[in-house]
Amino acid sequence: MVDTILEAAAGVLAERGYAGTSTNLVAERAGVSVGSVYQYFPNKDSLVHALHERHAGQMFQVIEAVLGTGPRVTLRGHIEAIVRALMAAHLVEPRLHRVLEQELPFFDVPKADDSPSDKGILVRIRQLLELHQAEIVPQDVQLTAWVIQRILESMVHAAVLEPPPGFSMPVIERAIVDAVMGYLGAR
Amino acid sequence: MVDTILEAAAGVLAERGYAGTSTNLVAERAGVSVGSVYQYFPNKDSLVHALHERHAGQMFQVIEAVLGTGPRVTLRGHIEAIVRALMAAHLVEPRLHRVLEQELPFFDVPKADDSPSDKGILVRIRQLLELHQAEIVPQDVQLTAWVIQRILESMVHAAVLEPPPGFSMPVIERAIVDAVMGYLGAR
Amino acid sequence: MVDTILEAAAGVLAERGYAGTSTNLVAERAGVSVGSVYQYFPNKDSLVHALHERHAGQMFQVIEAVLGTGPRVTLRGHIEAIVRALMAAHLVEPRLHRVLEQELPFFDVPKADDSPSDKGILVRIRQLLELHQAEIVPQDVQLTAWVIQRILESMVHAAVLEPPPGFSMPVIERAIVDAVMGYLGAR
Amino acid sequence: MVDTILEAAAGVLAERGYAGTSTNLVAERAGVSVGSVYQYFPNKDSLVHALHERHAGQMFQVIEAVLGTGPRVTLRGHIEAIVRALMAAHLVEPRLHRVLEQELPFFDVPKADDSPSDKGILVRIRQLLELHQAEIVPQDVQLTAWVIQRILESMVHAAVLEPPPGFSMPVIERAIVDAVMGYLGAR
DNA sequence: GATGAATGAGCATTCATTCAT
DNA sequence: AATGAATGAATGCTCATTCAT
Repeated sequence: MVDTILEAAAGVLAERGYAGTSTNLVAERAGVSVGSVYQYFPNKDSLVHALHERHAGQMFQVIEAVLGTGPRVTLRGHIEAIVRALMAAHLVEPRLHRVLEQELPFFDVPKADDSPSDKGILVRIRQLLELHQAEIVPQDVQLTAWVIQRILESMVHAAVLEPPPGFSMPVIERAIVDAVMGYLGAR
Repeated sequence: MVDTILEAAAGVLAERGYAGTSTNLVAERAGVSVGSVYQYFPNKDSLVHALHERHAGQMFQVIEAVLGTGPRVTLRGHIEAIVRALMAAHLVEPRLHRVLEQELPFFDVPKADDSPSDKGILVRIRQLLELHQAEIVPQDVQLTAWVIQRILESMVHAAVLEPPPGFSMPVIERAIVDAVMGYLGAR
Repeated sequence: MVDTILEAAAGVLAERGYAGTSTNLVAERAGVSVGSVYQYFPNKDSLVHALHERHAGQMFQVIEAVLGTGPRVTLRGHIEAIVRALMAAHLVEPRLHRVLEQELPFFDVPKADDSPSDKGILVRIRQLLELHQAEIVPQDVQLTAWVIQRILESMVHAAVLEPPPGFSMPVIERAIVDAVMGYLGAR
Repeated sequence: MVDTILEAAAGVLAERGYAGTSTNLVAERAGVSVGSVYQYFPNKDSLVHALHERHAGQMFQVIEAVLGTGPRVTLRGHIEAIVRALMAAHLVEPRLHRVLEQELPFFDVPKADDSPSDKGILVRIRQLLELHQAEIVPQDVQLTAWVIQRILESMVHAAVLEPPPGFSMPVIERAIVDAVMGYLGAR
């Protein structure tokens, strides 16, 4: 039931935007009654929030998966894989992601568990940077990770939602990787 | 009159966010009647769009002014000046900018195409790149300008609205310049 | 417009009680739109409150009129006139009064003006008692007025809404007067 | 079970008023499911009516107890005992009584006819009056009992819920007794 | 009997927009 | 042009009630 509602909400949100999404519409789309929506979500915003959490979790797992692939030795290889994975994930339902991510950045930590694997994307990037600290120019890992996070987020979104006309995705992808690597001074 | 209304709208928008802004409230704040608002703006969204346009225009002028300063020889010098000017411009009314840049696209279903001012900025950046083409690595000026515009926009906004804790503005500013220059391979 | 709405509200309230009264219904009954109701009354309760004020004002005027009649010399004569007037006023729209008065007592002071004539019913009763202090047994005018207020209010309501079976109004009226006079020890 | 539910309903009603009381809340407070509430009470109103009935029953028993005490010879002694007992009973849970006696009829469109307990009280008062018929002035016992019941009810409620400022309970109690005795002409 | 998830009619309230003055 | 009272569709949300388990 929760899933049915979330799926319906995702659809309505993608099609009509936040303002155009009403709880009654979501319920109708889900084939349940409004009351059932409110049984599981205290208000409209919590619905969107849940969708958001779900997406943030997915993005986190995408990055986890990429970084866990093991012997992908070079830094550039890692960055390439991350960018490719993020792009792929965002191309699935771009409309929904636009709505979702323009409210809150997708880098939000999904949960604050104690499990060491749940520290969020920012931590993962920092770990990656520390692993390759010898190869990169900026010395403050904290600040550098913040910058990279911004670059990745804004460019992946822009690439999916309003790509510069006349360039193929692989070319754009490469430009994003270049931007990150250029900043790291590790071209 | 148009200006009075826009000013009022800017105030209300900054104070109460998009959802909290009503045409009646704007009219009251402007000291005119709702009818007068509708005399000049066909609907609520056109009001907000006008504000957005105004902001984009201001940013364009800021860049124009910087690039027109003449004998600022180095590329890094230009970039530094642009970043500094953008930061300064955004620090003036951060609350309004937050609404304009974070909330507006969220509530505004049909994604407004790039405004003329945005296009203008893109052109200016391209011109700057062409002027210094010898010093930079990426060869496609069009794509490079697009990337740089993304980086500038997202990082300036992030710096103003949610700066990484523990870093001073000059440090952050420098990081943004480094990111751009790094991408250009012209560190 | 305000009056149209109040009239409609009075009708709906009398027919369906407080819980059964909806702002939309009132608007429909008044032949205006809900929006217009909210133009003049900030919320549902304020509607009921306004009706209440109106009624309290009417009751106050009824009493004013009676006591101002001048040379009605005896205390009993005054009390009789008051009871008769209150009964008459309540027999007009008993259903509405029931709803109105079971929420707040009808003795509420209508307004707290500076005008000496606007001190409320309680004050009027006290004045009457002071005028005839020689004839009555209870000595504390304040407390006595409070008791009489209670007796009048509860018995007039009861007489109109659930009269004891088998007794005519004049008989009941007389019983109320007897109760008041008996308490005053001035039978 | 029925009692658990009624107890929970009394608590919720006292704390949150009629409008703030929902069957789900009562069920939760009682530690049972809504379904179980509906097993014993066909609807929300029947719950509140049951509570009302219970209260009326308690008042009846209070009066029974007082009048059954036997050799309390004088009429005034009986009235005093009744008033004192009623006051004591109402001081126990004034908030619940306020809801039951002020809010309930306001929300409850069809005026419930006098409950059997109310009738019982009326009968008891009549018996008392008949016992002392020689001492009292009003001759119609039926009407006189009705008047006294009104006076007792309204004044005890008023004394508990909105006592006149500056008077102690014993003084107020005495005033109530005086009112009843005065009406009976047996001061 | 007991449960509680599901229902959905209904409600108070908002606000962009219109149009007679 | 300017006004602002009037509009009414639409929204988020509640809660008494049902019924399959």
